[in-house]
Amino acid sequence: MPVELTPTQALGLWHAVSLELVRVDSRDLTLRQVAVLLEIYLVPPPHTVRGLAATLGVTKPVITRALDTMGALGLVDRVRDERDRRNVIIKRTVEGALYLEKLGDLVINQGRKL
Amino acid sequence: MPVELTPTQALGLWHAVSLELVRVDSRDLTLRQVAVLLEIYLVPPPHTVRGLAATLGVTKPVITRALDTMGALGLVDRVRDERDRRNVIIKRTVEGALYLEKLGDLVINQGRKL
DNA sequence: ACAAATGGAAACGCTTGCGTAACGATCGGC
DNA sequence: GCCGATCGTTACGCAAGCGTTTCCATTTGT
Repeated sequence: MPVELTPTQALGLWHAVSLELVRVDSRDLTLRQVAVLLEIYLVPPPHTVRGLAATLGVTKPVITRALDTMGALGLVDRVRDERDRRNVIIKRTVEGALYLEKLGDLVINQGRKL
Repeated sequence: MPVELTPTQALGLWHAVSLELVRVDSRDLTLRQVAVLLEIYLVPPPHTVRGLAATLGVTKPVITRALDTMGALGLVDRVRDERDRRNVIIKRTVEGALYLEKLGDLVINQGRKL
């Protein structure tokens, strides 16, 4: 079910949502952090540091740091994998789901205003 | 002409575009910088530091720094206002327009894939 | 003409993210 | 049972952004 956008609509949407995020959200997540968060919540688990790093095309410490920051904000959680204790499984949280729900609403509402 | 999106589409779109930006764009602009850039290119001029600061709800030095960074990247330009030499008028550049054109294409293409 | 107000930049110390390179813990092959 | 490979984290020095405050140039009001 594709979404057809004109160039003006596409940029207008990105503009409006970015603006609202800057104005409203004091958490001030980086683009990378947002990408990690969305990957975790929209793609079926399990998620590992290594997997996320490969998906985003970044190094592992970048993911570790993103998880540190977002973990402190309560947006994600980390659990050791008991089947292979080298792995860390990244878990979703209620607060993280709530954050993305708000982001979704923001995109939807700004889309309507175009 | 509104754009109607389901929650899944809205988040999926944001996810896909963020992911591509992280993977492709080495410039790594912050959310604030992107918001400034879009404001400059989508809203009719003239744009001033003070005006942008008010629109984004941030302090003036934040805008000055964003313009420093994006100016070094060639995405925007600054010119003193000759009618009131206290003001600085922010100008668009070819490179900046190109950057946003690519961003627009990215949003459009990811929208089609939903 | 001169004092107050305005616009933008610079200075300051601080926080946060970066890339690279190491490091401990754990697993797998032999 | 080891030795090499793998996973995530930590350490390090560095670059960039932050908020606050100060500063300079310019304009406005009287």
